[in-house]
Amino acid sequence: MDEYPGLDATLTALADPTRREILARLAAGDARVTDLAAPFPISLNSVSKHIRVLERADLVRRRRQGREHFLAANPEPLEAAARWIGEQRALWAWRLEGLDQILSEESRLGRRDP
Amino acid sequence: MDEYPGLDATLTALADPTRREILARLAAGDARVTDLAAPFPISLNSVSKHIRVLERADLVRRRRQGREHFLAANPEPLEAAARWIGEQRALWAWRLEGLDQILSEESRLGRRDP
DNA sequence: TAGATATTCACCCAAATGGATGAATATCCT
DNA sequence: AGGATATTCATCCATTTGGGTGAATATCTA
Repeated sequence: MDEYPGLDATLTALADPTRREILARLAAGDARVTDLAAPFPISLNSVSKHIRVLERADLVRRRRQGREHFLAANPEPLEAAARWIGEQRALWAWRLEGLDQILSEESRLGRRDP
Repeated sequence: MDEYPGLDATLTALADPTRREILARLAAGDARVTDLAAPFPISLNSVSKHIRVLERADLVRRRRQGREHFLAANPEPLEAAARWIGEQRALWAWRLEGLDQILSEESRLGRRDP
């Protein structure tokens, strides 16, 4: 559980369509707060808040240049999240394929040659 | 964006440590509400609510058997989430490798042979 | 039938969330 | 200096969330 620090913040940040769109937009290149806010029907302030949530999760990094703040996507938390999900999927797949049942069946039967 | 229906519910459900533990527990096999609740310091009712959130995201499925409700993990939403994350990572990696900058640099310079 | 067990339903509550607005701050430009 | 621009800060508000409790419902069992 503590194997994945920050996973909470990461998934919370990703669990909002506006924030996911912001991240997608940043794939096209760094952008200022105003640029990021432009496509959305909500206020600039609200977008500013969303960005702060993304920053808290370290999904975006901020670089100030005069009065402009440039945001850049940081892939690391995304990779951690992908790892956690992959781990779960592997465990579930294992079960679904019935391999563990077969193995425990074998040990239950007490096979002599290991 | 609508390419990933349910992603909101999926990520929201995953963005809670209790719910992630419940999912992890289900990798070991189907379990009843009471079984799932046992390890947690919170009330059975609260766990029941968490399970409902997981159900809403279709991350778990319920099979009633008399008074007992057996929960099972469903990997599909997790796979969709993994796909979205993978897509983002690919886009960002593309940028970080600088390939798009090189390409846009080329077009900015107006190369004659396309 | 009566009691125990498994689960949800109906509320209550404090804290967080996503939105808004208006004012403050900092920087740029003339 | 003074105005425009970029961004955040401070509030406010309605809704959601994660927790709790007590009562209802359904099922099993003695």
